[in-house]
Amino acid sequence: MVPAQSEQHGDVRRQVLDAAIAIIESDGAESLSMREVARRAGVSHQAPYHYFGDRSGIFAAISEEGFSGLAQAFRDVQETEMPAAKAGFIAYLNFAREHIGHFRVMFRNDICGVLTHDLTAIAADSAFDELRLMVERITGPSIDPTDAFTFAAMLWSLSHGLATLVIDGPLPNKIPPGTTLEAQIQAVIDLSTHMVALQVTEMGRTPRVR
Amino acid sequence: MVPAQSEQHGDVRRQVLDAAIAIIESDGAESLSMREVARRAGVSHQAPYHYFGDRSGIFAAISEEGFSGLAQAFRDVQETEMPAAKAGFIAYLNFAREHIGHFRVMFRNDICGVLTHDLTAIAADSAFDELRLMVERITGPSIDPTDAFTFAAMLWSLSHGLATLVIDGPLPNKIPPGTTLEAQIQAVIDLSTHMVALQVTEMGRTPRVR
DNA sequence: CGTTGTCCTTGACACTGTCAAGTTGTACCG
DNA sequence: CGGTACAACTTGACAGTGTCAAGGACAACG
Repeated sequence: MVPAQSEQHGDVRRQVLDAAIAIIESDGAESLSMREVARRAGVSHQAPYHYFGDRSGIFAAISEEGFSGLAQAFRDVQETEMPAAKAGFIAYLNFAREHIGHFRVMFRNDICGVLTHDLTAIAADSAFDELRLMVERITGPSIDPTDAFTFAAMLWSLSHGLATLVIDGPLPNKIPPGTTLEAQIQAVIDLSTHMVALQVTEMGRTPRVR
Repeated sequence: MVPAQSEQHGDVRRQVLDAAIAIIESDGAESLSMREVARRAGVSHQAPYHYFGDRSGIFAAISEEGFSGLAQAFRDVQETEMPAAKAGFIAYLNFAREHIGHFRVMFRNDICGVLTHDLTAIAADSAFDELRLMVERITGPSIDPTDAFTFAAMLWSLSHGLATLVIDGPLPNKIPPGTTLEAQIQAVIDLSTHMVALQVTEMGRTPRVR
């Protein structure tokens, strides 16, 4: 081991990664250039290749970090007073807004390849496992596994759609007069939480969905 | 007018656009190159610029076409036997899957700029108007406009999230054994439709949400 | 001392988006 | 009929890009 160097070592990798995330945050993944990243990190134009292999490698690393962070965010809201569904929606949206750079990349199979980068796939799996646990907290643990998956996919779609439309989509432009984006986001989350609650209540009455 | 030439005229623009859509469909928006588009359309590398100004212009044109198509898709399912919500979910998902090239671009403010390209913004508005009409069909026309917006945003998030996760996201990789992607998609749509129905029923009992 | 490995650098290449300027053909005006 | 204006391109050039190839510095290890 090289204790004195290892800080330096991690430093370059970190700086490259942070520079990349900053660029994606401000200009989108599209306009990320390896050379600009290197320039901002103060290294030669090939240094990033040493750590990430190629352009998709840097996206994969950001994606991996993103999924780990999302999994952690899910874990962090476990012990809230709120209904579990609501806490989940809020956690998802907050994560997306606070880590736009990560969020813009993590779900883009086309550029980062969950299929091709193993570490990214593992991180994605762990985030999904946390989501599954959240579903159990919402519906109770006795739910049929296939139904649980359906439920998780529904929650995921709802959260993900909202976050995507808010961050990069046209939703903010469509806010009607007399209300604000934040108020509307809250309203959508409340409505969604309420719908989930109605569904769970009904599932309690008639044990199996459909 | 130039009837004989006008076909030729539209031809180049169309071919350029179609080549671009094909590339986005197979390789993602990231790897669309103006020169490759030109090559496939059999014209010089500057011809696309004549029609679209710059790279973002071609994305904007695809986006515009996409939103028009989506609005039309909403209109087309108006007279179905299905519940309006279900018809909407299916229409959205089908549109996304059948027009992946368009779909990958339309919601990416970062690369096509709904904010900067007027025709795209108009097309996006018309699609959103159709969604609003759909909400009225689901909840009844007496709904408060702000609540209607909230409801529309919720439906949009759900549809959009599902479509995004299915097309470019990690959802297909997470399908549990013993079931298929298609079956799960159907299950998510059914669950969502059912939740919406529960919500509408409750809104009928107590006229105002919250 | 020589080898091996990590962590980088410099150099080169084909390719990219885009600006500038030129060419061709058709449309319309006098 | 001549001229001019304009659309629909083309050819050429330039800086910037991703990535391959080769090498250098420097610690670790035998």
